[in-house]
Amino acid sequence: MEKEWRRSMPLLSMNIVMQLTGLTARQIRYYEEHELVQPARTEGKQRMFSLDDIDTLLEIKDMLATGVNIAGIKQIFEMKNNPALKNDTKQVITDAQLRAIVKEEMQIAQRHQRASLRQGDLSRFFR
Amino acid sequence: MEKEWRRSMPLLSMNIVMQLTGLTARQIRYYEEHELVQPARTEGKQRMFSLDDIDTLLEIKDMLATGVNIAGIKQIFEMKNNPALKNDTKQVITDAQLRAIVKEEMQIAQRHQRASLRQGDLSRFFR
DNA sequence: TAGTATATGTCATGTTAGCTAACATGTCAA
DNA sequence: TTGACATGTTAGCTAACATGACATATACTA
Repeated sequence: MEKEWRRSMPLLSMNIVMQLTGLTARQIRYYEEHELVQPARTEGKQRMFSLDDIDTLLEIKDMLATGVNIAGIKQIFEMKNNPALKNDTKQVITDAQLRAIVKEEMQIAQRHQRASLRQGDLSRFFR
Repeated sequence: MEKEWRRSMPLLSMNIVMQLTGLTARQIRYYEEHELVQPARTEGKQRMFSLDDIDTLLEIKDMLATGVNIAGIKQIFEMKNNPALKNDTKQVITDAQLRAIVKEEMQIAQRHQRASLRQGDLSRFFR
């Protein structure tokens, strides 16, 4: 689509980007250093930013203001690009272990809290 | 499913959870304070953890070790629960503005870099 | 009922992330 | 060729994050 490549075209100089984002050059370089943005470069090594870069920078600014740190932002960006990476809560406890734990705990429970368990009252565990 | 409610049943005391996760009580309470875990409570206000809670705690431990801070972890957890929240890069620059910027920049480019543009050589902008 | 475990709250602390300042050097449009 | 603008680098500041440590009170267990 036409709009797409427009947004990804590196047109903007540091100068302008600073104004558009309210960030200092040093900050922007810092974010690049930590691989949160990858602006293009001219032959003379000067950064040229796309509009997508601007959006990214504003997102960074936003999340930092929220209290998320660079490492967190990086993680989040990775998740956005690869939603599969949603690292579904690795189960550190196997089902076998689980059965054992449950069994054991239930026994302890029976030994100690016979009354309340007999009543079938587990509601106290929830709120 | 049977396994499911087993994993979400609050069976484990602080004591055990500390051993299972290698976290201190202080740490676990801190994470709860910041709403990263919500263990159940007994009538007497004592925390009772489910196996799901354990997984969560281990995830937290993991991400902290990676350098992600609490705020970041919170964000990430929210994204997992509501993938729609994937906050698709809000476009701060409208298409109208975009057209204007592109137009202007292109004019400047033509004025200044007539030669290279005539050659249709934009490759220097990419790496 | 005694004794251990947990709760909550407050004060204290080290570490370090994110940033600013400053420099010398290099780029680039006119 | 010149002056404004960018570059990478170094050094240092500051605020806050994540824990530790302690005190007191309440909850469980035997």
